Amino acid sequence: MKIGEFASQLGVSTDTLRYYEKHALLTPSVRTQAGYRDYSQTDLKQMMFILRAKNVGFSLAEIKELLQIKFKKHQHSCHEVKNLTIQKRDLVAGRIAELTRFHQSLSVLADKCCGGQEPADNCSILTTLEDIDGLNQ
Amino acid sequence: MKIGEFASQLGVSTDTLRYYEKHALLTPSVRTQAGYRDYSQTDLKQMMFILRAKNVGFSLAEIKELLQIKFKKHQHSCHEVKNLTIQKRDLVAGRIAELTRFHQSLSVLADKCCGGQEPADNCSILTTLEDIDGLNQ
DNA sequence: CTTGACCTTAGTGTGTACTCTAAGGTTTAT
DNA sequence: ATAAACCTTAGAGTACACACTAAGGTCAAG
Repeated sequence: MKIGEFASQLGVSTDTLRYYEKHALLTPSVRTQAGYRDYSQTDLKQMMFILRAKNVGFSLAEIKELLQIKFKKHQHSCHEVKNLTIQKRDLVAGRIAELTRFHQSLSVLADKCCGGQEPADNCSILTTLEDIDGLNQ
Repeated sequence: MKIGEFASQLGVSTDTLRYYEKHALLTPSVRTQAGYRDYSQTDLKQMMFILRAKNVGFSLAEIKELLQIKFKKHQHSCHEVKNLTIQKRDLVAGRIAELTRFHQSLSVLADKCCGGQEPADNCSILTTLEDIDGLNQ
């Protein structure tokens, strides 16, 4: 399968596929005589692995690690894989916590403000950001 | 106040201050004869506004908008300010939702895996990512 | 045999928020 | 007078995941 067909089957761009190849995530097994990339069913499976891993939040660097484990499963333990997963989950949890604080603060600000058409001279959002911190602590 | 002292009072780097100046977030009112930046109390207040806005999740671009409103409050309405705040809050909410899906999927994966020292040949995390999607839909 | 749709590479641009470097000028203390 | 500690600028580098461009080669249809 040439890169264009492969890309459209997977719903990604050809740029993305070349990018993944450059970053050693997916290198098609074969090239045609003309130098065209020729993707196989195995490549399709690997690309689907990559896309699923992306869907659960892994970065490309992390997916690369997962692939290296997948290629030599017997040289790696379940422990290692679970660790990667849990580390990522905790990192995501941290980011959620941060964003939740943002969301809370923004809600407080928004609720304070009337939102009317009058000039912003006394806007509570601006004055809260100007004055001593009433948002944190 | 020279940039070094100003920076350490605020807990930011001098690089950050020069970066903010370049991006029109804070331009110190005065330069000394030697060309050194000379920060005033007004600059301090503005920088604290910026840091508070950052603390509630606004990006530098959004803070720049807020500052422009703040400088000419009577030319802008509460509505405008509240809109910015609510837009940001909704954007944050969307990102939280996405990360929450990631967290959920990662938890499911982690819970499936024994995490033991045995080789990863049958690791449920890897097989789940390989096989037809059991995570979404 | 030519047109159009595909493919190739290498390299640059995007957005975010800085951080670091090089090469040099200024100030302060000793 | 000189060393240390500060300051200046312009520009490059970082991370992430691509998107886009230029300049050219290949292939199938009409």
